[in-house]
Order: sequence, then C-alpha cells, then structure tokens
Amino acid sequence: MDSRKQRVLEALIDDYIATAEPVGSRTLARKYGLGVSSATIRNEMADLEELGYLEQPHTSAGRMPSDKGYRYYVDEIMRPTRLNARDRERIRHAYHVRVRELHWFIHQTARLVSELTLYPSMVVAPPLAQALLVDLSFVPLGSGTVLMVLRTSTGMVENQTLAVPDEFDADKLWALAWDFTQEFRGVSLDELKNRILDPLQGDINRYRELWQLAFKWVTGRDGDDDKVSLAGPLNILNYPEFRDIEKVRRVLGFLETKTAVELVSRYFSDGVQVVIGAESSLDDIQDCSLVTATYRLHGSVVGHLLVLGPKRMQYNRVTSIVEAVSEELSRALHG
Amino acid sequence: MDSRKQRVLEALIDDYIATAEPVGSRTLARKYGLGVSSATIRNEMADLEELGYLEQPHTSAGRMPSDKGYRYYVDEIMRPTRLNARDRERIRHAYHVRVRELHWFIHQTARLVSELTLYPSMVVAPPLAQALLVDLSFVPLGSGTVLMVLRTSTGMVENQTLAVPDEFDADKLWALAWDFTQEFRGVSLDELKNRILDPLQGDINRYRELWQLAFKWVTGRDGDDDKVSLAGPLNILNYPEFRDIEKVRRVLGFLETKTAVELVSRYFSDGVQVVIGAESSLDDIQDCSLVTATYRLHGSVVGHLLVLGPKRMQYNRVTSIVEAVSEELSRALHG
DNA sequence: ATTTAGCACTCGGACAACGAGAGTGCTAAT
DNA sequence: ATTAGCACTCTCGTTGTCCGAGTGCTAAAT
Repeated sequence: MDSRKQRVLEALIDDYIATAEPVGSRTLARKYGLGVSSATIRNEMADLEELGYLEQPHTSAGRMPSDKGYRYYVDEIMRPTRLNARDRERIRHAYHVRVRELHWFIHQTARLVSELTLYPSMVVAPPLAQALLVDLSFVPLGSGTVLMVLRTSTGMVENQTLAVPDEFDADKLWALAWDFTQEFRGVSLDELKNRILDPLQGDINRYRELWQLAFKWVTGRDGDDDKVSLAGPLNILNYPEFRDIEKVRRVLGFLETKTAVELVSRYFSDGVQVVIGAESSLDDIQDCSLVTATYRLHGSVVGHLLVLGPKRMQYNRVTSIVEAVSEELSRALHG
Repeated sequence: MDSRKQRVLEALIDDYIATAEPVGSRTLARKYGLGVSSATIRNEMADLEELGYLEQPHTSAGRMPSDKGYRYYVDEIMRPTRLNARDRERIRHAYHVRVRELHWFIHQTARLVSELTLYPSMVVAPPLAQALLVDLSFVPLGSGTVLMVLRTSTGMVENQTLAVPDEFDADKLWALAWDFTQEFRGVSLDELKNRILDPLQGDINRYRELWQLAFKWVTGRDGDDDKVSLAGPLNILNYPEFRDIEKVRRVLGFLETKTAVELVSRYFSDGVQVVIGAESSLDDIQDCSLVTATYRLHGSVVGHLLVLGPKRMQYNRVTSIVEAVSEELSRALHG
C-alpha cells in the first residue's frame, strides 16, 4: 500500500461518501488532483480491490469501499476536522442550565448529537445495577400516595409515586427512609437484589409493607426504560441507502428495542470507537456504522454515547462531534 | 341508498380492509353471499361511485372506498364488535399496579393500545396549563441540589432536580414550600404565568432566588415534553400503503413532532371519534385515519387517546378497543 | 519500468413493444 | 329488474433492444 494507493482510496471514499454512487476511474481522475490518468487509477483500483479495500457491485460499475476499506480510511487516512465555531459554541453552551437531572442530560445530549451529525443518536445512562445506593427518601403526597426518591452514586435521582396501603405522616416516613438508608447505603443495587429481606423487627414492623414496596422498587429498577435516550431516528430516512422499507424497519427496530445498550457495553473501552458494518456482527445493522464514545462522572466511565449511520458516514466530522460532546458532558456532570 | 347498496358497500369495504387491493364485482359476488350476479353488483357499484362512496384508481381496476364511503361505513353500517376474552382481560388488568404516576398510566395506555390494535398510538396527558396547583414541595438532596415536586389537580406529579445557589436545610425548604403553596394553591398554572412575582418581603426575602427558580419551573412546564406518549410507531411499516418512504417520513414525522396534540384538542368532545383522511385537513396524514377517545379524571375529561392507521383501518375493532381502554383508564385514575 | 491511449467487452438501466389478466360498461336476452 | 355476453380499457410483468458507463488488456510512449 504505497502513498498513491492511499490517495486514490481517500479520494474514492470521499467521493462515495458524498454521492453514494460507485466511483469510476474517470471521475476520480477528473475531480481529484491526482496527477495521473484514469488508466493508471484503474490499475491502482484493481490492486486495491485485490487487496480487499474496494469492491464492485458488478463488472461495469465503479467501485465502492469495502468494510476493510472504511476501516483503513478511519484508522490510517482520515484526519480529524476541527469543528466550526458555530458547532463548538453550540456544544459549549448545551449544558448551561439549572436543571441537574441526569435524564435531562442524557436526553439533551442525544438531541444535540443527532442535530449536529444528522444521524440518529442514542445516549445510554449509567447502568443502575452498578450504582451504589446513596439514600432513599419518601415524600408524602396525601391521599395514600407517597413519592419515593432514590439517589445513587452515579448521580441518578430516580423517583416514583406509589399508592401505599396506609396513611403515613411525614415523621413516620422520614424514620423509615432513614432506616432504609442506614441499612443499605453504599450497597450496589445489583447486590441489593440478592439481599434477603430481613424480617423487620420492633418499631419498623408496622411499616413492613411500605418497606417491601421500597425494596422492590429500588431493586427492580433495571427494566431499561428511561435508561436510554434516542434522538433523531428519522434522520436515516434522508439517506438513499435506506430507500428500502425493509432496511428502515430493521434499523429503526434496532434503535427502538434498544439492543444497542447491550451492544455498546461490548465496545466499552474509553475514547471514541468506530464500528463498521459487519464488525458489529448484528444482522439488523450490517449496512450501518456506529461511532461510540464514553462519558465520565467523577473521573470514571459511567455511560455511552452512540451515533448510527450508513457505512458511508462522515467519519471525521462525526468522531469530532462525538468526542467534543462527550467531553463537554463529562465536564458538565462533574460540576 | 337502498339496503342492497349498503350490503355491497359493506362487503367491498370489508374486502378492501382485508386486502388493500381494489375490489372487483366478481370478487364481491363470489366471496360474499349477496345473492346476485356480478353484473348486478357492477351496476350497484357504478351507482355507488356516482354517489361518491367509491372511487376507481383507473378504468379497469376494481373500486375502493372514498373518504365519504368510509364515513358512511363508520357512521351507518359498522357494528361494534365485542372484543375477545383475551383482549378484555388484558385491558382489565392493565392498571393493576401500585404505581400511581400519571406518566406511567399514559405510557402504559399508549403501549397497550398499540399492541392491541397493531397501529401506532398516542396518549395525551392532561394539559398542565389548565391544572390547578395543589402543592409544591422541596426535597433537599445535598450538595446544592434540590428536588422540586409539584402536584396538580389533574393528579399529575411532576418533579425535577435543580441546582440551587445556596445550601438549604430541610426546615428552610419546608417553610419556603409552605409559603409557595399558600400563595398559589388553587391557581391554574396558566393563570399563574400572568401573576407578577411579588417582591418578597421579610423572612422570605432570603430565599428569593430559590423562590424564583420554583416559580419559573412551575410556570414553564408547558413545553410539551413528556406530555405525550407515543407507542408502536413502527407498526405502520407493516401496512402496504406505507411502502413508500416519503409517506413513512411524513407520518412518522407527524407522530414525532407531536402535532397530534394540537389536532386532538379540536376533536375534543367526549366519546370515541373517527377522523377519516382529508377530514383532518392535515397534509401529512391525508392517507390516514385516526380514532380518538377521551379519558376522565374525577368525572371530567382531562386527556385524549389516539390511534393512527391507514384509512383502511379496522374501524370496528379499533373503536371497541379505544373505548374499552379509555373507560378502564378513567376507572383506574379515579381509584 | 511506468504511464497512458486506445479499444473491445460487459453489464445494468431505461425504454418500447407486447400479451395476459382483471375489470368495466353496455346491450340484448331472460 | 336481473343477468349473460362481449368489446373495450388499462395496468403490470415480460421480453428485447439500445445506450452509456466503466472495466481490463494491449501496445505505444515516456
């Protein structure tokens, strides 16, 4: 792979990304200043194909990048672009608000990323199972309902209104929450699940039912509702590779069922990762690429951020965006 | 419109609903026991077309119902079907849970309806603007954050975590919430917006900033986030009329932007309503029908429920489902 | 030893011609 | 009033043809 081959590959991928059409030698010679004739390029292309970087949909068509070609492009050729001032500003100011709710951050981030990239984007919240319980409190709302508020070490504040069997006054509830917190502070929700619910003694006994409700609620929080925020799914309809309704169904279905959560935990390591086509080994998104990044809370990786698009994705722009946003998000969560 | 025409129209619509193909006279004569020959039916069909109930995509095709035809079918011909035991059970048990969160009910309902009908479904929560403030409370979460909890007369419990300027202890917060509640109880959020924020005096003055935050939060709640729950949008991909990506984009876009909220308030009256095609005068869903219903809280209508599908919708089944669910939901909210 | 011009070849897509099939409307017979 | 029969119309799928884009190869040029 000499440097001219690289330049040919780069030009071809750039063109294919822009047009979604197989690229021929003539086009390449004309539009990109490669300084050689189309015949020479033809030879180079034949070589690149033999090496596995390009493929041909059929004999007399131009060539398009293979997964391996994209991989080489992403790893070796592509240089990160600097985002324009407008986008940088947008990212910088995205989190300047009073709201401190983790869900809000997640949601906001997904929207921001999908609007900047024009691809669908998902943000995965810190997995609750690994979070440690910080405290639990109850807020009496009257008429037999109570608001339970759970705080965890990942900064999540989850809450839910429940119907409770008896009326409780504020003091009783306060005492109960206190006891609960004392009992379980610092325990991970995952581990909590395996705790046997001690038969309660003494004073506490009267609150058994509420205690049990709380326990059940706290440990039952891993239904992945709300843990993932999806934005801009319809963006994929703008790309010609999704003209086929079956593909749309697969991809949107994939996004909707949030299989991505599981997937993303596989590309867990820090930093920006690119997954191209079949590399994900997920049938539904064989024709897609993903760009993922992690974000941090107090220095440790707690969640992921993900962009899904056609393989013909603007990798350099997307990776830049994803990197900038994940950094800004980590910074915002820290403060 | 004699009774035989009615029967022909009914058979034709039933067939068209089942097949999505224009129906010819021969098919009608063969599959439905109308007791007359295809020639007779042909004459009837010609009449029905002249009356505006049917239309022909082109000369030598069968016929399909026009909007007017569907309208007649819905209003005059169709008889409600009794749901099967399984579905009835499903609806009856849908709300047997301890969770008392309005959002949960909304979400659950949307899912239930879309799964039963196999069409996309939306549920619109009670408009906050018209709700009256019942009370506001603050829960200190430590490290400069506070959870604000708002209760309204529509049973909504909204809450949000905010970063606050100073540390507050529980007593101060309690006092502040008490004052806030005293000041504004019974005021609708809409009206509250027009209240001038009295310059605070005396003791309260110290909390000015938190007070303002709370006020801003309470009155700023009508961004329609969360007010609408959408389920099963991808169901439309199962119907052949949405083979075309442009239509899909329009309809999913319509659902995503939640224009439906505004639309639905126009069909506000109680009970189950059917809107067919152009009747909605919304370009994006010209090829769709909607079935809407209202649900009640303590006897008065507070929200809506909506199913969107192709005009070729199973009107009788959908109306039955929507009716049963909205009743069950009202019942559940009442308790 | 590379590069390039030239040329024959291949393949898909667009287009027209065509026939089959479905369905109609009309007329005449029942 | 109904129905059988028939000519007519229109769509859709198939087939054949042509065109253009693009290739690979060979031979000439640098």
